Amino acid sequence: MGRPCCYKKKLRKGLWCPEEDEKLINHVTKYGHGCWSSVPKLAALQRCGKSCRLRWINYLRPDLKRGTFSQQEENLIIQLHSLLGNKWSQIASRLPGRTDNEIKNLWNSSIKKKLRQKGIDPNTHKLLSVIENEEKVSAISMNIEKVSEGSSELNIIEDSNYRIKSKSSLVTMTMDNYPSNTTTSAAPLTHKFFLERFVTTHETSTASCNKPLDQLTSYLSFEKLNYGSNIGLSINSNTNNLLLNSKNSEMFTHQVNSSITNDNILTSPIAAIASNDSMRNGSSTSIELQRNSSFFDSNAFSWGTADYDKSEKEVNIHPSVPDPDDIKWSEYLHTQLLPGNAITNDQITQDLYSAKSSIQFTTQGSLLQNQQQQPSLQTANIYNKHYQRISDSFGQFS
DNA sequence: AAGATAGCCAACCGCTGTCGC
DNA sequence: AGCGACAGCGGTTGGCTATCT
Repeated sequence: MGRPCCYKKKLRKGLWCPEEDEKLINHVTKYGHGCWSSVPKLAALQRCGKSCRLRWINYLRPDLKRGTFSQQEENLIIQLHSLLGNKWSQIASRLPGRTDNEIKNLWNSSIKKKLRQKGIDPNTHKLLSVIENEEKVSAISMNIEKVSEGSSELNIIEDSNYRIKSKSSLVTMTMDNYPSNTTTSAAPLTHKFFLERFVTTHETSTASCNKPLDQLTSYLSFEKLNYGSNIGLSINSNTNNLLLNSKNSEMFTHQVNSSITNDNILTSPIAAIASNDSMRNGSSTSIELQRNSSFFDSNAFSWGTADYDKSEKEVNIHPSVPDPDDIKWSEYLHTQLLPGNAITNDQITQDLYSAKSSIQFTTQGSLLQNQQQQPSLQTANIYNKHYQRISDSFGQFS
């Protein structure tokens, strides 16, 4: 570890005085900084090179934009943080004239607080209520697992083709495409297991899924966050069934046939949600996934891994959204998010986190808006949401 | 008016990655 | 391959200021 460099030569620490600033500015503007470790000597400063570098980058650089952050900048920071996490330097690189330190300070001192006030967890960008739901679902899933372990109805047989069946035929899971590196010997017929299968199927990325349950809950919170709908997970305490709820009186409401029976194969809850765009009528949706339904028999469930094919893309919940694999993330950011490019800061002001938005989404991913909207903005908004969903699901982009 | 508290922000610290020798 | 120097990054700290009691 060693002592900090400033101790080596009785170097100054703390705030910079104007004379020091002037020396540093004069030196760097004349000669450039070159090797920072040599700057203090050349500029006659009693500071370490690291300190000089920091002072220059964060305060003295001529291209810095001083002053308070605009609302547009704050919104952009929130968007970028939801995609990149605490990658302050990467966020700063997309806000010309702003430093990572400045953005970090703003985030910790102001934005975090604002998000919490709006009921949004600043770390995950999920609604706090959704997080509570997740915890409930997780707790109940664990209980169900315990129950399942002791149930004769759910006596599991596993064959060499990863085909798992229950002896009672009440639950049948076809797992032919189950990833070979996935442990199946203890695959529980639980809600969690269902969620894993469900989410893996509906991710269009071929990336491996380490936290499928998180992905579903992330997706749901994403839906809730971005579309303003109240999609959430809950548990029917009478039946121990998992409920996917979508309830929104304002703009994004789905109604599906919720009468799931043993004879009624539901291909996918979200596909079902997405398939019915004619029902934006303010009613609520509740999809109940019954443990004894033949839900898992559907061919719509195949694993979104290496054998992922085009047919699965067709059940993409955002059919009109380009496949993220077709778009480079960095290109997207630069063409759509950078100020002065296709999407201006003003456009970005469409505040994801505001209580109301003028944009309405149909369940097929197209936009309905009260006012006319330019195609580029429509596309960008869809992209934003799509990428945010992916980012939420996979943690970060590589 | 004075002390306590909270918020903000510049700067520091420690770690990691890269590069050259 | 190993080492040291350096740059860069993110987390944390400390001091200043504003507000509250």
